[in-house]
Amino acid sequence: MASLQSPPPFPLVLKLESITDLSPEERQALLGLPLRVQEFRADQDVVREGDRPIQCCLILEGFACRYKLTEKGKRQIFAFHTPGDIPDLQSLHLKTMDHSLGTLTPCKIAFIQHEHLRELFRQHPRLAEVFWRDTLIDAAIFREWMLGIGRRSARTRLAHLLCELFMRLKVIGLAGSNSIPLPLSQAEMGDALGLSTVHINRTLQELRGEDLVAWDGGILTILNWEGLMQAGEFDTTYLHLQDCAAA
Amino acid sequence: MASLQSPPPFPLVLKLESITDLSPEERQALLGLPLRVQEFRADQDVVREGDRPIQCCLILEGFACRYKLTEKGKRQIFAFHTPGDIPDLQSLHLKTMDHSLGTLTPCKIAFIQHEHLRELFRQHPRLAEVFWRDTLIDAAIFREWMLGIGRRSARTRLAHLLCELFMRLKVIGLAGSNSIPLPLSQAEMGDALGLSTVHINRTLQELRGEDLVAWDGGILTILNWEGLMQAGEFDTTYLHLQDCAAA
DNA sequence: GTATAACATTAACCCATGTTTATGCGGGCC
DNA sequence: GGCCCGCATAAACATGGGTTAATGTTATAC
Repeated sequence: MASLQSPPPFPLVLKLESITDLSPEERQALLGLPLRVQEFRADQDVVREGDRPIQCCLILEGFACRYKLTEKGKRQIFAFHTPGDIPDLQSLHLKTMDHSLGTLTPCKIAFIQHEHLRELFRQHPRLAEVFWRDTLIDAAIFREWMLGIGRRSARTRLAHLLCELFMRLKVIGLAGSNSIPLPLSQAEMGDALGLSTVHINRTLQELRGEDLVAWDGGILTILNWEGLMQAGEFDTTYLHLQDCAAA
Repeated sequence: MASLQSPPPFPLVLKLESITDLSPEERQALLGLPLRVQEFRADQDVVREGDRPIQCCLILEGFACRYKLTEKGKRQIFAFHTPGDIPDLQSLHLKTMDHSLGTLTPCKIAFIQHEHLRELFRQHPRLAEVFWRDTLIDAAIFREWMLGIGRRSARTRLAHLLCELFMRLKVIGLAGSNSIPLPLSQAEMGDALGLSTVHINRTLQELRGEDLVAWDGGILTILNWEGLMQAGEFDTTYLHLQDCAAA
């Protein structure tokens, strides 16, 4: 059944191996998880604030985001998610969703019953730690975004976001040597960075004007990685790539 | 030994019971954790960005915060922590600290070796879930702050913070019926909300002028809870009090 | 080949919040 | 009792980024 496993390098395994090592048995157990796959169009909610899910979402293809709306209808995006991510893993331990998960592009999403994950963790306690670790890295990314939104200029924030997306996509094999797919509108980048669409436009032009990046047809090309990192005050520590605490 | 356990209601137990139920055995196991207690003055770093801790910090008394500095020296506070919190629990699974933990007031802090926590989790796997859950609630609070900093006005943000602190302190027994200790300077509130000291002052006066709160001698008094919640667009869902997912 | 929709781009104007600098005020300390 | 020191308060001024609204651009649809 094609739907039980997407293209050969199963994205979940790829993703987890970017933050830890997996034993062959653990890898097998992950590949054996029962999945129900579903396709979504762009801009659809997959899980909504207030829901009480009994399953988690694994992204197989496409870009998604977690977000929440203000009473006045303003949106803040908390995180971008890519293949291999389980954006609502927290629903395993927090009954009620306090935010929503929506697609940004068309997506292929696999649903995994909570009970199957619980069983997986009983069989492989170390995998529970790996997933815990993954949610902790999520939180580290939230903090870094908070620092940006609260204390950095629009220019620095945007450069930082582009650096982060490049690193994260590279690690899961979705980046070229110096380019990545960036299928986001300027409005969506604004909602992630706490800026208006117009100001994203101004700022993006600034970065392009300095030949740090090019952006065309949904492809972002890094023209000057050193310069971009500097503009974004970017330091990868917070992504905790392979930086496991010894058990 | 007085240092093995602080005033009768051990704050860690109190805190965990605010977000889940504990069995008598679990409670016993927590009380039996070997602690090394240390006193800190105000404004001291307890753990610093870049450290690779082999122990976690449990706050017994006082207020602390997690924060990080910009290259330009601006500070963003990510979270306030109170007795019963283990602010750097993540160090159990993330080797390198990506931010710092510092005291805001004089604090009594207990250190717990990572290995003791790992042993505790082996004996009581459900406690591992409870602590995981706690770090997930932390992340939920980060998201709510992000929404505020990115998309809400200064007035709404400040009101929201005061609501949050009231709820959190109430739940661990540190609140009066309508007042809490608020031993923070306006500069510290600004660093938490992404605002300048001066603007915190203006905004706080606004809230006081509307008779929503009073603030004197480090004590915050809520004069109009309904009004304050409304001003802060405050909804407790994100604190996930006792909102466990069934196992 | 024209209509439509979704975005990107521009420009003009405005305001919430930042910055700077002084002043006030209460508490600890010699 | 006088001197700091750390904070709160205040006023004047500066600005980054928001808002609004018009105009381009591109792609798909009929």
